[in-house]
Amino acid sequence: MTASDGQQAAEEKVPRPRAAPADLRRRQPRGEHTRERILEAATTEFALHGLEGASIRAIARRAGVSHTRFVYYFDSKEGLWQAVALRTTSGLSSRYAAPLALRGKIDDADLLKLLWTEYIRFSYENPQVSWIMSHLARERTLDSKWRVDRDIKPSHERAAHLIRSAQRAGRMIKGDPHHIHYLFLGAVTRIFMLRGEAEEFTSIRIDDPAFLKEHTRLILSLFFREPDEAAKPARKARAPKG
Amino acid sequence: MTASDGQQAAEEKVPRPRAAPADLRRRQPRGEHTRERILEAATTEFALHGLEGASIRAIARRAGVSHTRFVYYFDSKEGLWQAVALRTTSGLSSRYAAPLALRGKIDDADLLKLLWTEYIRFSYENPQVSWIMSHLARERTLDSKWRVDRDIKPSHERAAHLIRSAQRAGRMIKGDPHHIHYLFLGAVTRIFMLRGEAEEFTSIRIDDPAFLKEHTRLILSLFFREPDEAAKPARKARAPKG
DNA sequence: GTCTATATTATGATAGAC
DNA sequence: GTCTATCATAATATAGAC
Repeated sequence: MTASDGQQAAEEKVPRPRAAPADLRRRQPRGEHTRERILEAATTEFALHGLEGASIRAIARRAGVSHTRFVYYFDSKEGLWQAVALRTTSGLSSRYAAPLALRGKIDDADLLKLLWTEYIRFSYENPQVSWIMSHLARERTLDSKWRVDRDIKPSHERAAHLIRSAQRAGRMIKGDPHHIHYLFLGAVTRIFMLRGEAEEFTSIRIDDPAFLKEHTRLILSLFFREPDEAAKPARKARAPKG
Repeated sequence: MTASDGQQAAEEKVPRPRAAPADLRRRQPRGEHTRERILEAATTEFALHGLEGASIRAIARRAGVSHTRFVYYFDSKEGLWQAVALRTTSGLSSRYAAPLALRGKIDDADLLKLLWTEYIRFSYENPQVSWIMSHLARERTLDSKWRVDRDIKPSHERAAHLIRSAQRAGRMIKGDPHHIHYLFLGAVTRIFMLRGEAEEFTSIRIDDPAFLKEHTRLILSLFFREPDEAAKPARKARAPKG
């Protein structure tokens, strides 16, 4: 998570190993600040090097604290990793809340467009997220299967369902919905994940706010095939229904 | 590289640290075999855990040799990584040779289609490649800039050039060519990189040979907009099947 | 060409002072 | 809540026997 974005609504409730009494915690807000700093630094390091590649010492150095400090807030490196993963996925989930509230009130295809637009924006604002998610997909094979599975799998199912709806409405390319979803995820995230290379090799400047707009347009145009686009004679005729 | 594929034409000429005399080497082909085994194991481990996450002990274990053996063939872990990266990229390059020989003889758009088809097949047959390439794009910031830059950057330029040609011919979606190329790379590779998750969460079976065909079809249909497709009246009005 | 020590450093985690 | 030792282990890498 960069400091530049404002998603913090659905913050995590990671099991605090040795939770201080509530009244004590209120008197010492500095702790929460440190905890947040560690979480921030850990997100960056984990994104860069994965669970195994990142070291808690490097995280501590980045956070500006002693390398033993994290034990107080997180049980272990594994606990820290889970907290980072949870913060990341719930950050995304909170972005989905507003569009999802419209479920049933608007077309499934339109809902999907909103959700995907949010996903693209989130990936744009949180460059580490794509890497975290990728590492997660591989390094999830640890002690438990925990909450991420409960988060990620349903989101895949929901996307597949909406894609199927959009296909039935003739507004989405044909193909297996899950398959299409992975194409989408890859198309969105690759350029963020390889940002350094992309900016070194090309004239693309991701910081440019115009980039997000164009990226969104391109992505949506890849997958959505709006009927009026194909035959746009007078801006009506969203016809080919028959 | 899996053992199942047959690309070995353009093998690497990695600086052999303590190269044995040629005649000696001829008498001891077992060495080359060991070297290949280490390279194979290293590719897998690096793909799984990245440069920093992978350990030479795990690589040696996988290759079935002593963990000090690699020093003989590669200077260090870094040297091994470079050899793996080089083998990977040159494996891909060798796939491009045949299509590139047709340059000038066929349309640029058709050439691009051939190259992209090769890329998809290569990613399919060499599941680790996508990860290696990704790690490479970030972890390249080490001692040198070496050959990968000389390999990857030109390939980006070539792709951009061909994309531009295809756009002029009206056969490719509009947008910045480099940008489109990254969308392509992501769309192709994501499902291979997250293969475990994909097969756990969905009914997609990547091993199924039909998958490669469908993946190729889907990807190409995303980016190429063939004129005859849009206006294909005789062909049964492939209506949006209500 | 391949192995068994072994040196050296880095890592995750703990104990305990303040 | 935060720090300074400190421990046990695992890492990369080297030396040298065969």
